[in-house]
Amino acid sequence: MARHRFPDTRDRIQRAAIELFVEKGVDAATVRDVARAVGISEGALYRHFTSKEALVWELFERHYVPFAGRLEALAAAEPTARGRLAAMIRGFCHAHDEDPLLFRFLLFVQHGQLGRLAPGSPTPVDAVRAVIAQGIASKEIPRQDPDLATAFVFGIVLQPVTFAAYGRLPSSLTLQCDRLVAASWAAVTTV
Amino acid sequence: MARHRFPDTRDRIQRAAIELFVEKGVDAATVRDVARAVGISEGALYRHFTSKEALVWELFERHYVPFAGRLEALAAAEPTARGRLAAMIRGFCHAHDEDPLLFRFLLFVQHGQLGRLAPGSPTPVDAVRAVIAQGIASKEIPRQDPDLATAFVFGIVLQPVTFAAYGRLPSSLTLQCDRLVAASWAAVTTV
Amino acid sequence: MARHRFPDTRDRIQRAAIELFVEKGVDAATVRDVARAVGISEGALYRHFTSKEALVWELFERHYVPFAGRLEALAAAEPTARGRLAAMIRGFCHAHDEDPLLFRFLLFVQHGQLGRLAPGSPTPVDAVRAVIAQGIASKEIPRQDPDLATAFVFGIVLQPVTFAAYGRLPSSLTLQCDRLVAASWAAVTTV
Amino acid sequence: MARHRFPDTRDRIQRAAIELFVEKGVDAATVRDVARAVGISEGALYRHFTSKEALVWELFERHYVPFAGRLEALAAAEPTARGRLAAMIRGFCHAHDEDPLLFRFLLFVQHGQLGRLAPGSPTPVDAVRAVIAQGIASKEIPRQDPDLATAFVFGIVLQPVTFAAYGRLPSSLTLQCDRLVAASWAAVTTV
DNA sequence: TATGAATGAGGCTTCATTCAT
DNA sequence: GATGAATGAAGCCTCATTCAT
Repeated sequence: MARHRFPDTRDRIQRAAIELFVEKGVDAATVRDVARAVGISEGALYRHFTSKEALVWELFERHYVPFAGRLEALAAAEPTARGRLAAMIRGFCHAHDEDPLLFRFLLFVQHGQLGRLAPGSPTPVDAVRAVIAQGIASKEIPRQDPDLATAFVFGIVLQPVTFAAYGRLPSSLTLQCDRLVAASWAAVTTV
Repeated sequence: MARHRFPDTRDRIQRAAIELFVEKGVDAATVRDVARAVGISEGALYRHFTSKEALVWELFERHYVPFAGRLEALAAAEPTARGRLAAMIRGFCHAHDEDPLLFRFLLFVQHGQLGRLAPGSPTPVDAVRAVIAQGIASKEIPRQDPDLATAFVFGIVLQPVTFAAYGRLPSSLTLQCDRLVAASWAAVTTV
Repeated sequence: MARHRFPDTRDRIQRAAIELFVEKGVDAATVRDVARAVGISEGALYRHFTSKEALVWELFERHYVPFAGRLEALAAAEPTARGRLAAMIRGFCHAHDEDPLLFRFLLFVQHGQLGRLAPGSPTPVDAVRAVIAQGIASKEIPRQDPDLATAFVFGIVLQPVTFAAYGRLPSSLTLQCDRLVAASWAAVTTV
Repeated sequence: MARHRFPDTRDRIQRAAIELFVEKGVDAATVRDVARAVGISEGALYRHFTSKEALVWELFERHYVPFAGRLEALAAAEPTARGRLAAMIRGFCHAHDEDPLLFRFLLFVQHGQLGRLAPGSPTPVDAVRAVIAQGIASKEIPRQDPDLATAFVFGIVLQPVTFAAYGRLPSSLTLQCDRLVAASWAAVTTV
């Protein structure tokens, strides 16, 4: 077997890992599964990642905080609370459609990783919550518990992803983005 | 979800299993963990359940379909689509508050079990979806993809549970039930 | 204390471990080696010891400090420094001949374990050193570095064990005990 | 034991290996450790040594027999048994102080290597034993088992090295050389 | 019956060694 | 010569499950 044909082994490991972690769960996906999917030996994997845990963590850390940053940037460009929320939801939709497996890994599979983020690291939840809290302060959104409102937005955006994973909905979020925005805004402003 | 006053070993196993499955995940919780939590030997556990998988399955099967039935019954007693939806959401909230761990086990941890239900078994998703489809048919709810609308309701109800699990929200759903109803209705009727 | 059905498995593991650790070294002796020598599976070993390291440690800890205590007791019964030293050396010889493998495990193989003893735990080295220091104080032994003198005694007692292990000397220390005493005393009093 | 040349890679590998073998043991020190300590790749190491075992062996073989020869030469220059023994012990002390790590590697870490020496190769043990046997023959030393006497000398010389490694004694043997000679002679002549 | 020792498969990881570049 | 990714065997350990007592 040719050995140096793929100089991007590290990336291929990460890609295979994402797929397997999403498909079977982090615990159930074994290092052997990943290695086999990549076409290398188990041992070879450890030249690229010091442990399975480190692989999970790097996968998470490498994408999660930047994603939060992207959401914040999208929001920052908008003048109104509704515009900001819409921009963020659009950000979610694009991120999902661009790489649904990665999206699901980051938003659903990452259980244990959240606690390992550096304290104060921005998260997508924080990003949305900040926009909502700001909207409440500016009276664009009625007074309410901003955490609950944030939960509504997340639920409205993420539950369709779950349904899509089960085949109950088509897998494009972007196509339904306007609807997600409208529903979120309605949920958040109806009190 | 009701329990006997003097739970026998079998029930105590199930209770301990729910707690551990929710806390650590089904894969990470070991048979030994469960046995220890119950205070029996590992071997003794196998007189009550033929396998760990069977334990998971029975836990799921014993509660999931009945819960769907209860939701349907709650809905059936209401004359309007909005009333039916509200009744179901109230059903969710009560189920959650009565036994949050069981609720989370059924709704979040049950990964592989869904596919094992007898085809045609009613599920909570089906129950909600039926009410929404009916509401669309009766024009109480605007025309739209009923699956997407169902996703909204589930997202609005379940995401606060997740937030509660992370300490972002108080753990009572019942207290916020009206708000969940209002948000759901708004999301579903705003198109 | 629970009654074990095979109360000797634990002991048989320890015995086999001592033999293998002495024969091949702790690193080179594998858990599989030990399990095979006992006639059980590798996994079974872990019901009795939580790890290989714990097995090594328990083996060491269970015998090392008590051995030091025994030496101290032997010394305490003697009125003169020479008598005390002789009694201790006799203690070494008996301990060796009673269980040469255990003796070699404790005195030669225990590398990493010494540092794990509770601070202040008496060791055979301390026991001998105390007797020598006392003898110096009472002028029964000439003034000198007590650590160096202790090294002499240990060298004179332990090196024959090493030679015996290589077949250069017969394996009974007891038979040569008087000679070891005489040589030690000569080494310690000649300055 | 010192090489007074600019060390080439091969020498640097050997030096690093000695340090690591003594510090962690031959088994626990990995090829990777050695390569990293030298600042070369693992693969490069195999240009200089065909295997880890060969590295250990060469390290041992290159120094052990010559050291024995040096001891013999030192002894040969002396007219009396006591002088010969003293010269050899001085030889030990100098060798130790010149390169304590190498000394410890040769005398303590070489476990399996002894058996691989060509049959009849002179060893330090043989050298000392020969002097003692000769001394017994010439009646300078009382009749006794020459192997046991050899063990005494080795014990008296080597045990302080072990104590030094544990910090119980200062690391210079030379400073205590006279004392080692006196103690050895006393041990060997007291019967 | 209940216990807990034992099993055997399999998980994660390390490591000496090889080989394409 | 050097590099470092890759290999494959082994090492330690866990776990669902079985079984003798």
